[in-house]
Amino acid sequence: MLDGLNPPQQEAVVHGDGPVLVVAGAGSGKTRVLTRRIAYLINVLHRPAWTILAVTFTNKAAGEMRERVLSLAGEDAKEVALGTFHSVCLRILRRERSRAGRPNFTIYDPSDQQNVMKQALLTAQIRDPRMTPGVTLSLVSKLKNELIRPQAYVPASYTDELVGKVYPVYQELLRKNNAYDFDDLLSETVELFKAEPEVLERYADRYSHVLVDEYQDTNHAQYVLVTMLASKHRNLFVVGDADQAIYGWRGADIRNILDFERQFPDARIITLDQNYRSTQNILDAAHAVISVNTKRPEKKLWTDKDAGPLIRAFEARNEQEEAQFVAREIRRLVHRGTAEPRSCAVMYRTNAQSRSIEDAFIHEGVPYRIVGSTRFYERREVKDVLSYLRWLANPEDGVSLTRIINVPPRKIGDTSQKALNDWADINGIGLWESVQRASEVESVGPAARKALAGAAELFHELRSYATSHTAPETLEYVLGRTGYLKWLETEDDGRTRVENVEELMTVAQDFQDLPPEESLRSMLERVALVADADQIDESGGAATLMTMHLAKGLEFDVVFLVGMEDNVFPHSRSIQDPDQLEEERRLCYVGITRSKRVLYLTYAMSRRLMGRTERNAPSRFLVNIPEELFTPDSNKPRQGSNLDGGTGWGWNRWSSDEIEPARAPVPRITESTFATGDKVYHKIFGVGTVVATELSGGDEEVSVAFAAKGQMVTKRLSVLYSGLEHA
DNA sequence: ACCAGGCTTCTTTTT
DNA sequence: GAAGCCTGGT
Repeated sequence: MLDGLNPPQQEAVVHGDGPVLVVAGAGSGKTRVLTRRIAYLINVLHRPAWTILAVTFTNKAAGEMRERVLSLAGEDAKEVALGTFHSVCLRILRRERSRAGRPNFTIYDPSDQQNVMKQALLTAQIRDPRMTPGVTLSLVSKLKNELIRPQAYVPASYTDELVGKVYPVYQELLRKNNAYDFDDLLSETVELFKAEPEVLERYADRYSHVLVDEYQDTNHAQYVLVTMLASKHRNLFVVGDADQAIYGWRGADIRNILDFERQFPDARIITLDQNYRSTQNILDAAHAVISVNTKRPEKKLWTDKDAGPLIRAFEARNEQEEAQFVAREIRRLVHRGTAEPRSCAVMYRTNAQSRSIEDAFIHEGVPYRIVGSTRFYERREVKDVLSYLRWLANPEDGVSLTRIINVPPRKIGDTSQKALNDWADINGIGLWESVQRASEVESVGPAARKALAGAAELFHELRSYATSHTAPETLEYVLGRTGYLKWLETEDDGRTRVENVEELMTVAQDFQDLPPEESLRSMLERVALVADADQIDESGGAATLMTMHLAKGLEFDVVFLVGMEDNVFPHSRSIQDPDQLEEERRLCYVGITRSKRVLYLTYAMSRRLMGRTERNAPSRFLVNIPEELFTPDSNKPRQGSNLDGGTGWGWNRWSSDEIEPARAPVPRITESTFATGDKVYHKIFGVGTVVATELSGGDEEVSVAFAAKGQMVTKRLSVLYSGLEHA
């Protein structure tokens, strides 16, 4: 039962009743402890699986945990309530609202929230340029995470006062649309428990054990929620690492983990400090960075692994050279048999940095995949179609209705829409009702009235179809009956857009076996709660490109941390505030500890940022790592050299022709192997057409037109490196 | 009603 | 350097 676990891990797994905090450093086997503990609760302590609740932050983590628990504890474990905070709350809200006969509501994503907030700012007559919808939303979000309700909010500054004015308006708009935003899923669940203690009682009674992963990233609402759910049996088992708290900007409160002992005086604290992932050199580097932080309980990871290879720092002239270095280095490692592309990861601070990396990987023919940034569910056509479905599930959802009322174009212009909205407000009715009664609205012209009557009829028809059909059937019907698909084909990038819609159909098909009244709702729930991190997929032969935030919880043989420059990482917006700087430092710690063995830290002397070319000093984090951990050929800036903003950082720069020139014996190309008009195949871009080709320096540069990312894109590819083939 | 073109504003990080 | 917003023309 306890085989393969070290003593503190065993202690955590077999702990009896009462609160437990497992302080689990990076790579110390926390998922292992969590899954083994769940199996132990089921198999040894004979707790029924359905009385166990385990909460994670991503669906992917939940899925993996489910899989591992199933293999440890068998079929019974299916009954374990296991999910993200948001999905657990959604389940509770849906169930409780069904009891009250109002099962349907929409979950608004950030772009929907943006629309609602714009309207709220207008209604509240706030025209302060500081209060952009985005800024206001994040302030409101903070309040919700703190469980501060609009009426209980006490403004303490001018900005606060403005927030105090919009917050209730925003909230009222959500209510009118019968919608929740992400934060509401948490805060409304807590609110429900407060308002109806007997409901809480049911859940608290049911869950004999509550386990929480990544506890350092919980916010106040999550803390209260978890405490409530565990209030009856007091078996709260949380796992986390304060050094990996990187979501403070999203409302996570690191004090939840730091103060756990104080909040639960009888808590057992178990520390896992043996690292099973990384070499000693990596751990030393990570420790050198993190130990600068003041607000942390001192702890140090250890390993019985060897020192491992030294860390390589690389200074590039600009971001292109940096990216090229990374791509070539991976190619070199692969060529030498040291690593496979799939065991390599490139991590950056901001998504914008992926671009130059991507370009270089394409040029050098290194297979890659980017996680995040390209969000399927944020594409226009996907949002359009989802808006139809969301509106069908919830006719009060005016945001979705607004989105589709004139898509495809039905000659219902902005003026008419505004008139309908105003009329709805004046009469205290919803947008859908005012659409149906458009003929009563004086300010809507005759042509628009006719168009609206047509739309209303169409939408009625969709509605009656949807009530008796499943999600895929409804989707199909909507696409045909509205003419959306046909219209989409005529739009720019029609082909790829249609493909995206078809992709959505594949998602819908997962729900075809559910009864009609559940099918669509379930699909929309799934769609609402997918996150970038869920898309990470270790299979396949490609290197992974992602932000350091998304990398938390993952591990790779080879890790490149790129953009190691002050103002890039740490980010310029965090550099002044000590607390935010500490969070950046933790992020760096997370990045470093993703590596099992090989670590590269790269920085560029100059880099284009937001259109301008900037020169930044090497990152202070880089400077914190002791010299002796770097390879002799590293471009390592001298200790402390960049902290006072002085000139001359004293790095021992290589001249650019000393950059690793990929010495693998490569055949030279002396005559053209491709001709204009050839159909070619590229493993990333697929099939394309050659538009030009040119020989240069023993290589052939082929320009190929691909249909990529929704448009025809011409890429210059190296025949030598890109693996381009005749199709 | 719709389009094109020029303007601004961004960019952290995301369930 | 892109996407979104506004403006003014058709």
